[in-house]
Amino acid sequence: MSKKPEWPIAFSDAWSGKANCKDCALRNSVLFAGLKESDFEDLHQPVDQIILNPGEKLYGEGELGTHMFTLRTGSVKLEQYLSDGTQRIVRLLKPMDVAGLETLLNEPYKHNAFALQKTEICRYPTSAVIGLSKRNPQLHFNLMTRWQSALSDADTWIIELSTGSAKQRVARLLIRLAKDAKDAQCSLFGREDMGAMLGITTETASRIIAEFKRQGLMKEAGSGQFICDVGALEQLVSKGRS
Amino acid sequence: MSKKPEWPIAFSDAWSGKANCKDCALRNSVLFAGLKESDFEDLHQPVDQIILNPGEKLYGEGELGTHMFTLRTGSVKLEQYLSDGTQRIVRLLKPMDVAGLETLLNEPYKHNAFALQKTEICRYPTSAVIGLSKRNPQLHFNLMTRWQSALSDADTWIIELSTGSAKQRVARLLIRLAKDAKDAQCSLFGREDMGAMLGITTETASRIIAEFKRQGLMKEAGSGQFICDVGALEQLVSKGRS
DNA sequence: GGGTTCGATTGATGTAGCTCAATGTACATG
DNA sequence: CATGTACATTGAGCTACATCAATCGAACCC
Repeated sequence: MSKKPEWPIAFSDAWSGKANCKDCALRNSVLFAGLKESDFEDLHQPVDQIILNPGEKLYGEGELGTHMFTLRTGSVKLEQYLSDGTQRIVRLLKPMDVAGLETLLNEPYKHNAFALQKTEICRYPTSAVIGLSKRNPQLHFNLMTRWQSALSDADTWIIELSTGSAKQRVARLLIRLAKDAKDAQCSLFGREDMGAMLGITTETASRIIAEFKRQGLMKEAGSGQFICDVGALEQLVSKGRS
Repeated sequence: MSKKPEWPIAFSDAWSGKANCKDCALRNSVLFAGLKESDFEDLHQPVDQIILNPGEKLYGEGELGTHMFTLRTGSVKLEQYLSDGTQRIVRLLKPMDVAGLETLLNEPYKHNAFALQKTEICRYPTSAVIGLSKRNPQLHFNLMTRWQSALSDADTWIIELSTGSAKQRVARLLIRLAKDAKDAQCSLFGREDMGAMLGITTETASRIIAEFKRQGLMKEAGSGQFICDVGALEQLVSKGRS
């Protein structure tokens, strides 16, 4: 995937003094790609690293936030509530994704953000990004790219995870997860979260997953990991119209 | 809604030579808000006005576009296809909304865009916007605002129009339409489009609309216009949990 | 060990919404 | 006027999914 074998200049070891920052996701992140080391002088001072355990909250809907986030590992769900109390997960953040773009506009966070797994996150002040962007047209472009990417994810969520039969939706979710991971190996969510992602009940989610397992479309691979038969799942998805 | 009683300096009559441009939606548009008349010298030369009739295409998914659009009147649907041929409408553009932001990133259009009604649209080259933005930080901010707004619309689409029973979804769609229009008077779509928006079949959409009419939740107001009882509809929506 | 808790699974039943199909209605065309 | 076309409406039957509820399993604690 990585077309560039090496990065010209990136975060130095000075970066917040942590050794693992050499491998920090930010380094490859679209958000800060193409910036020079000197550009970071404003930024790398106030960067924190956060580690969230499954179920812990990153931020809440309506909070006036002053920080943006980039995921290094793990995953985070963004959920929104409806006036009648029902909720729905509207997006899933994976490593490299950015959260909190809305703070650039001085708007409160639009979602409740919770970690689904053990998740490492870099946190940096929005003001620093704004400052950086004043002198770096490149960062403007990168920001727009992130926004477009979020928008594209949202569209995908609508057509893939909110359309068709429950079985198709579950299959599309598994395909999506398997394709992100290597070896088609992915870790699953609780059935409740799965239901909230797909707009179905937890029972239906459970039944379908159980059925997939029986049919051999997915196999347990220890410690909550699963290996999915992407080919068979794709066939199942398209079987909606046949 | 409009806090500003008058606009300091805006598009002059010179604007593309068309009289009605004095009332052009662009003038109030968030995209170009706060820019000075002189800022437009790059822009107002190449602006076109397009008028689309219902069903006519604005642009197609995958096309490499060089233009962006702002709706002045009418409405436009953005639809996307799934690999198995099923399609879904993922957003609805109303006056003031901007389409084609993706061209700023040199990406092809992400949707098929069709007019749903008679629709007036201003079209301007993406290159002009990029040029303008080089000298106007304000425009950067405005662009981000438009992106955030699209994202927010997408989220709303997921939770309001892709969640809950078919009846709730139709009701939420009507509420949304009625709230945008004055007097809660709005024009309806074909049942097929309605189904594609809500992820339900045309028959179900038809049955529910017919039922709403019988129950007096909406009344015909001539020439395809309807008046909706927003209060009753909202009650119906929240009755999901009672 | 026995008990508790939390989530996954499974069962039984009702129903909402899909499917297939017919009919009705408005508008254009000869 | 008759005819065609496109779309809305309505019906009948069937399936998928929600709902309510029980059971099961693993992790944890005393």
